[in-house]
This record gives sequence, structure tokens and C-alpha cells, in this order.
Amino acid sequence: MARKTKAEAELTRHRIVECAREVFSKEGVTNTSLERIAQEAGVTRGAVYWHFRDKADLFMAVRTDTGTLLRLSNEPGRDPLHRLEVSLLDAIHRLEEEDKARQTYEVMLWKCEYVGEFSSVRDDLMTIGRTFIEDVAKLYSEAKAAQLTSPDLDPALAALETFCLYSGMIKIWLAVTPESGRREQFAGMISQHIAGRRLAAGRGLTLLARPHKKKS
Amino acid sequence: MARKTKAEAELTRHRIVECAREVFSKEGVTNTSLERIAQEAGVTRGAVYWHFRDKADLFMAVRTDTGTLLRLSNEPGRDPLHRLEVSLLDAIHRLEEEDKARQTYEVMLWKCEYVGEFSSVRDDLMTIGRTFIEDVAKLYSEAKAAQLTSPDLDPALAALETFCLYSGMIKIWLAVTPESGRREQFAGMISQHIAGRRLAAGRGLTLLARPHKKKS
DNA sequence: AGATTTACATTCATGTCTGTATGTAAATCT
DNA sequence: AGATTTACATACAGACATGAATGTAAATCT
Repeated sequence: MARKTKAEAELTRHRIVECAREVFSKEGVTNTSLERIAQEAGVTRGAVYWHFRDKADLFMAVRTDTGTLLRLSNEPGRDPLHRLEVSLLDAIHRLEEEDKARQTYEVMLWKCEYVGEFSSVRDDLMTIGRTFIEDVAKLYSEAKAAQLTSPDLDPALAALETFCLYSGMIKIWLAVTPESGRREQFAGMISQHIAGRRLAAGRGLTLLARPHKKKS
Repeated sequence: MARKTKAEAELTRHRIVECAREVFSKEGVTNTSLERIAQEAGVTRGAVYWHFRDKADLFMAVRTDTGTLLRLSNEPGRDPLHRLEVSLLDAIHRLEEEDKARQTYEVMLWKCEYVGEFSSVRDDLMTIGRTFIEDVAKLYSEAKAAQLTSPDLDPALAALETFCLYSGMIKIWLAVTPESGRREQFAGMISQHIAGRRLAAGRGLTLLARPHKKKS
């Protein structure tokens, strides 16, 4: 076949990654043959094997192409707890709005077996997780320094808790039927989680409304 | 081959389930052939197909045989928040001690693709999840009635939060290397999570141990 | 402009898994 | 005790999937 220019080749590669994501999210990683992906992308397996060593390599490309779901806003001025809350809300919002993100996370959390060559992908995910925890721990430290939280708060532990909550939340969100006020429930849960970090005065309340009540 | 007595047949069935669990947890569900499981169990595929319709059916048997990891203690007398905390701690304790539980959950959370026939297993998991949420919500309601929590606490939302935390926790626990004080960290996290539910007076304190030192 | 490399397509060799059909001897039923 | 069912083992057919080997025409390099 006629050789393509570099730009065209890059386009082909990207098409393969996109189709891989889509087919993976429908059929699961193991049940998807490279032939099927190639078909969908309008190429042959030769092209796939040219761009990627094997299926695990391609899957890693899918995940890299999507990037991370959670983007911690770090405007240094604003309330760190508020920033965290907004970031978490943004994550589930992106799951709703961006097919790419939803498909990729569906595959990673429900339709992939982390075995053999795929163990490396899991390691990759855990590395991202550690970064998450570090970043969130910093936010909690800031919040603690600004006396927004209890002075007893352990930022590292709190970050681990938030990470576990986040991980479980995304996975469950993807498994729950879209009806039935899913959005409100999860948003409420996030707000509640953050509110729980605040000093007693703010317990159980969102950022929008403050109580006049004092702790007993 | 000589026909077996009913008791023997049940034993064969159980052996198949156990071997399936073990092989699944090593190789992942999709990469495991029924032939391999049969071998491990000292039978042929014929036996497997006799006892189970297909691989998904066998997998469901594995999961049923293991039961649920979390067992909510419901002694009606004691502090509901304490009961919840103990139950959660017990769950990770069982992951450490019981090979069966650990293997099954490793398979369910990291080594299975919920696609096709396996969607039903996912539905099963979500049903268990809903039960979890209902039960925990009841506990929170009790706690609220006993004025152990803020009067603003929404039991259903709180239960959802605990469920997400629990789900993420188990999954991450299984992915983290056993070294490095994993146990203490996760135990601390659980205690902190429950402590966060308590009224201001109890903030930051666990039921089991008071904080060791103060941080500036 | 010629040499080389690239970006694939095509072909092949091999292995593996599934589901079903059929066989069979002993346990269980009547 | 004879009929029937059970609990498997064996055998078969069809379908795919993988990875490597090879071909090739145009893009890129020198």
C-alpha cells in the first residue's frame, strides 16, 4: 500500500486508539481482537501491529490519550476545600459529558483484567493514585493551616480517605443506571464529604449556606 | 466412568469451584479456560459442563460460595457507629486472613470483565451494594436518633458515602503492596471516617485509640 | 536522483477455546 | 431386579486469535 506521510500516519494511529477505546468499552478488553479494532478503524492488523507492540500497549495508549479524570484546580488564593470539592464535582460532570472519559474509565474499572502484560497498566493507575493522594494531602494541609479544618486532621489519612471515596464513587457511578437522580445524589455526597472536613461550625452544610449555630 | 454418589458429586462440584477461584485469581477470568480448571480439579471439561452452564455460571458460583465480605454486626444495644466501624475493620481483616475472600475479591475487582454473560454478575454485585447501603443507612438513622451524629446528617447520603469509600478501599487495598503499614493506614482511615460522623466533641478521635500525639 | 526507510497490507502457521454430542458404568428408583 | 437416571469422560467440529514473515509503493533522506 501507498506509504502515508508522517501526519497521516499519526492520524491513523489516533484513529486506532479511538476505535480501540470504543470497542473495548463495548466488548471488554480480552474479548476484543485486534482484527476487530483494525476493521473499525478501516485498516488491517498490520497497521495495528506497526503502531503498537500488542494489545496491552494499545490499551496503555488509550489510557494515556484520555489522561486523568480528576483535575485539581490550584488557584492558590481560594479555599482549598472548595477547590477540592469543585474538582471532584467536575470529575463526575466529565463522566457525564465526555464520551471519551466515560468509555475509558468504564474499560479501566469494569472491563479489563489486570493480569500478565496488563499488570503494568494497573501499576500505572496506582502511580496516578499516589499522585492524587499527595496532591489532595497538600490541599488538606493548606486547609488545616488556614484553620478550616479540625487541628487534629491528619492530611495524609484524609487524602487516603478521599481517594478511596473517589475511586469507589467513579466505579459505582458507572454501574448505576442514569435515572433516579444519580447526579444529585453523588453531588450531594461529595459536598457532604467535604463539609465533613470543616470545623464544627460548618458540619452538614454546603459552602453556599452557613449556619449561625455554634457547637454545643 | 463410574458414577459417583450424590455426596461425592457435591464434593466434585465444590472442588471445581475452589479451583476456579484459585486459577481465576492467578490468570484472570477470561484468560482461564475451563480445561485448565478441570485439570486443576482432577476432572475433565465434561464434569465442569455437567455442573455449570458456562464460565459465567461457574464464576457466579465462586462468588456465591464466598458470600459477602462485610458482615454488619447488629447487636441492637451497642453504639451503631461503633458497630459499623468494627464491621469495616473486620472486612479488611478478613482480606488479610482468609485466602478465599481475598482471592474472590481480587477476581471480582481486578480480574474480571463484566461484559456479555458477566453483566449479570455485575448486577448481582450492585444488588449486594444496595443492600449494603440500606443496612448502613439504618445504622446511621439509629445513630442520629441516639444523637450520636449531627442532626443535619442525611442517613442515605452518608450510607452512599460509606459504600463508595468501602468499595474503593477494598479495591485499593488489594492493589497496594502489603508492606509499608498498609494495615495501620487503612484502619486509621476507617476510624477517621466514622469519627467524622460523630458530633463535634468526638471529632478526630477514634473509638479504639486516642490520637498519639498532637501536630502543630 | 538514487538509496533507504516507512507505513502499512497480505499471508501463513499454529494454537486454543467453546459447545455439543455421544458413551458408559454405577447409583438410585420402583 | 430391572429400568432409569446420574455423573461424569471422550471425541468432534468450528471458530478465532496471535505473531511473525513477507511484500510493496510512496515518502523521506543524502
